[in-house]
Amino acid sequence: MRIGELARRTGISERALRYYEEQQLLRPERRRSGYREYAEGDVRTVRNIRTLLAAGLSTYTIAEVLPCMTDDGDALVPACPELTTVLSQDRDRLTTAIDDLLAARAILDAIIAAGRSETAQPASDTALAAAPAG
Amino acid sequence: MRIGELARRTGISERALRYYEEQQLLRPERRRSGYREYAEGDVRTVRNIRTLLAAGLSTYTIAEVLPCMTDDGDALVPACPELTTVLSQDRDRLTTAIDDLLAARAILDAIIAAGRSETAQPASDTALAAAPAG
DNA sequence: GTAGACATTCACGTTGACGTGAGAGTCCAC
DNA sequence: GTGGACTCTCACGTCAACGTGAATGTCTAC
Repeated sequence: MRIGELARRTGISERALRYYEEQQLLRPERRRSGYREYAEGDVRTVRNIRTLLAAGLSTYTIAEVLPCMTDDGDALVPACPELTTVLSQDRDRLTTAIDDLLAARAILDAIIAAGRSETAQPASDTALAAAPAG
Repeated sequence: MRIGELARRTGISERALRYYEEQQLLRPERRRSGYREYAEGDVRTVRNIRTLLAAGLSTYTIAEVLPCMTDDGDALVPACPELTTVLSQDRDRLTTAIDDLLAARAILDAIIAAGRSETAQPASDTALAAAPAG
């Protein structure tokens, strides 16, 4: 199929599909006219790409892990054992990012709480004292 | 003091300090030579800026709320009542971002778990079925 | 044979908080 | 008076996943 149909069937813009090819995530055939010719399986591949993007992986990492993924119809499963290492590293990155945001929210909460207690009574020591190093 | 000293005392790059001025977070005096002249209080102001940046606020928001913040020596306290609204909105943004990352990590966990169960026994239905809409 | 949908390749724009020179002027101790 | 540290203002680069034209070529139905 051509790019327009793949875009419609996946809900992904043509621009994004070309970008995925540029990032080596898709490798469609080419007609003599230069038009891209996608296989049926690319519909599922695009969905898997979206799943991995939603999982916070970069296109670079996805290009690395996609060839080692098995898609058994309704689930995405890593086929190569060393893949788990890469995925775990990304999981750690996510955890760090989550912790950073939680810390940020705690800072905001402290400031907001200090503001509320300020309107009730003069001064308090419940507010924020020190910011993180980062 | 000049920018170099403020940079050393705060641990913030000169470039960042100039950027803060550009974003209206700092308003140092100017010598005839054009050199910036910072006040003692700017050391604390810079720390407060870093605190708010660490709390996930944009420089635009910080410029908005900074004049309404009281720094009672070891805590940052909102002085204007309407400030709490702005801060709460940013808190909500943070919560959304956190939820997104948690969902992303859950996806990764499902994929990793599927890979582990794959090495143990043939097929399973514990893996990931559908990706989020986003 | 032609209108118009569909496709192609550039290539810059977006977002935010700075990094990183380039080229030039200023300050101060010796 | 001079050399080296310090500072100034541009102004482009960074990172990521695309959005958005612009100018042009291809396919297909009538």
